[in-house]
Amino acid sequence: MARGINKVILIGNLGGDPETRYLPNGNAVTNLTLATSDSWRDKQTGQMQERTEWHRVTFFGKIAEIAGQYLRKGSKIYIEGRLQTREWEKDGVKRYTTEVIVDIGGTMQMLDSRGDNDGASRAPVSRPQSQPQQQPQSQPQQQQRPAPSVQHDAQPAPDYDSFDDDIPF
Amino acid sequence: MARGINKVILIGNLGGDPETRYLPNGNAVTNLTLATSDSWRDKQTGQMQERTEWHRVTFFGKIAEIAGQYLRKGSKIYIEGRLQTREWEKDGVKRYTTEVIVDIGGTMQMLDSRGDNDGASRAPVSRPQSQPQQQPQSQPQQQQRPAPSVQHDAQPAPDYDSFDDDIPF
Amino acid sequence: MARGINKVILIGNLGGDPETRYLPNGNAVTNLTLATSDSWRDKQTGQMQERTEWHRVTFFGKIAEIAGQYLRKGSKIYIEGRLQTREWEKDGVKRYTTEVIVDIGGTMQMLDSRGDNDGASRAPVSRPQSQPQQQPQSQPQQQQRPAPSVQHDAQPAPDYDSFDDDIPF
Amino acid sequence: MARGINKVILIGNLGGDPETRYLPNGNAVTNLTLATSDSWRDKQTGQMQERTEWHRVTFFGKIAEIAGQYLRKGSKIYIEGRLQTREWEKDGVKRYTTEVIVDIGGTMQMLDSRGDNDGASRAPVSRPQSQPQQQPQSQPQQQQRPAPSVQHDAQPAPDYDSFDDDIPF
DNA sequence: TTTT
DNA sequence: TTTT
Repeated sequence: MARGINKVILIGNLGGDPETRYLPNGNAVTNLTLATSDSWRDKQTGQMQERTEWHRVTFFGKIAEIAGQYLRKGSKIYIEGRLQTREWEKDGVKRYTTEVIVDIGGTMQMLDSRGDNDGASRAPVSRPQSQPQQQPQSQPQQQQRPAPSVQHDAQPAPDYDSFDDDIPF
Repeated sequence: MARGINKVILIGNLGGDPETRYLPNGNAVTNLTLATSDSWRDKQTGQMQERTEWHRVTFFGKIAEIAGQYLRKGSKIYIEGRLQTREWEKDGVKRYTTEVIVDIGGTMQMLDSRGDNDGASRAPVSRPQSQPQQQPQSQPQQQQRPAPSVQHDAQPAPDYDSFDDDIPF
Repeated sequence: MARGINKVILIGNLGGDPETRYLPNGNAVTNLTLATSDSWRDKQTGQMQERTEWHRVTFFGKIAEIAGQYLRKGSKIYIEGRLQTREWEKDGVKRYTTEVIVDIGGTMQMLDSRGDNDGASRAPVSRPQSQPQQQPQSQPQQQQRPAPSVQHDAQPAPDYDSFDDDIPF
Repeated sequence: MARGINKVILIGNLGGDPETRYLPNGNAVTNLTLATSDSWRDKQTGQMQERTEWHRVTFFGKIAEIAGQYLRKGSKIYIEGRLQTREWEKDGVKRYTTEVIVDIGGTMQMLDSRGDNDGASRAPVSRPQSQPQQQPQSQPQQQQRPAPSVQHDAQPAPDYDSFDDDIPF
């Protein structure tokens, strides 16, 4: 249940490869930065101006695994998520970081045509404990075809804090 | 022109009265904080949980004047804006603040029924320079009825019918 | 999985009481019409113009039950759904009706303050078969407090056609 | 001014080339159909199901010209518009057609990578009256580079920094 | 700091 | 009628 609406819709390109980690409970968390840019003609100088906005995006759960596996630096994606501001401390000073959370209830969709970004998905990051650590990197990829879209749902707040012993991004 | 989409949609309540200031060029800027909250039943304990998210919202231009004049602490509003992160420095340390910008291209709409929040709009903050500072507070308000909605862009209804002598599609 | 995005966001008022029916499988379907209106000043005449748009909204599943129970004529709601066009036939002529579908993956939120619309939820429409038809109207309502918001999720296409032996709306 | 919100967001592919016409007042109108599709696994049969939804989209004004010139059958686009239902009559029978209107206040953005769809924009449809009819089709195209994005509203970056001599919030 |  |  929600009192209010908190919705973010972005289309942009990844500033770098996504980074996937796993929570103690086995759930995946994927971080990436997304660029959206505006350009306009300056009224005074007549020059074209451009401003790029960088967004910190965090995926949770199944969608985090897919994001980590199929997205690469430069990938263009559509996401639908919600704003969340975390408080953290450094040198005794409180700081705040605002992220776009994409979990159950959010959406991600790849917008690159036919397997761009060299067409290859990456080997999934092995989960701690639940998978043997000598897992071969060269294992055959079971997913040959791109999985460009994920829509999942719901509410349960992901157990994020317990994971966040270091500062993401 | 935009490369990418950067859109935020919020429905929430103001945490305090909005604050309006004026730029040197006479344009208004209004700041406020907006609360959106989620509640859900914890799977483990069965207890209801609630989390409130606070959003910093900045209005520019005409919509900033309206926000400053008609909104109050507790007002429920719908806004549509874009994410923007500012960098600032304190004690030689860089910090970042993410805000939701509502300007031309954005939208604000009051959702309180019929002039709630004691029904009174507030006297507009006088602009520096451009208005005499002895402006009487008791001047008759020209806006008696709530102006619950502002949409910086669109409205003019296209003259579609006059064109439609045959059925498109 | 989706190829593409199909999203509708509306805030408006109900044109009449919602109508709830039950599918053979027991799932609820609630229909209502929602008005959104625009007004603008005509450039030529200087007169204010207004245009009201009426939207046909169909809820499925749990959210349909809540909509049927808590919404009334005049209720102001926020909905998030998707566009869907149905084909039907009358007198041998094909016709099309476009609706906004709100099911798993969509959202509804009541925007009336504190139990407006006389504050009373209505007795739920009895389900065919699954509940005795002499169900008393005066049964104690188990939901005393308004449930103004529902957010649910997912994909499975509702079995709509099998129900649609007459034309809704 | 709007009482209510009426917003549609679509990402899909054009089912055919767009068709542009000009109103008597010289304004462009462009029609196209856009496909969005969903697929899911049927719970009962385990088979993959797919449903394609076709949307009628109408652009007005400057954005209509750009849509007519740069889009082609198969183009993938993002649009933001509003729902509008028109009434029309055929053989004495009233019918209704629901369209997504994209005009001032709406947005269109091409999502194909770098000038796909054979990379060529089409010669603009000549306007009636306002342009000489012997206008050569073979005139050199002034737009060589794709214009993938149009946003009818927003851009001018507010002069925020010059104001920000103290830290808001 | 809001709201129900 | 699109796309993967």
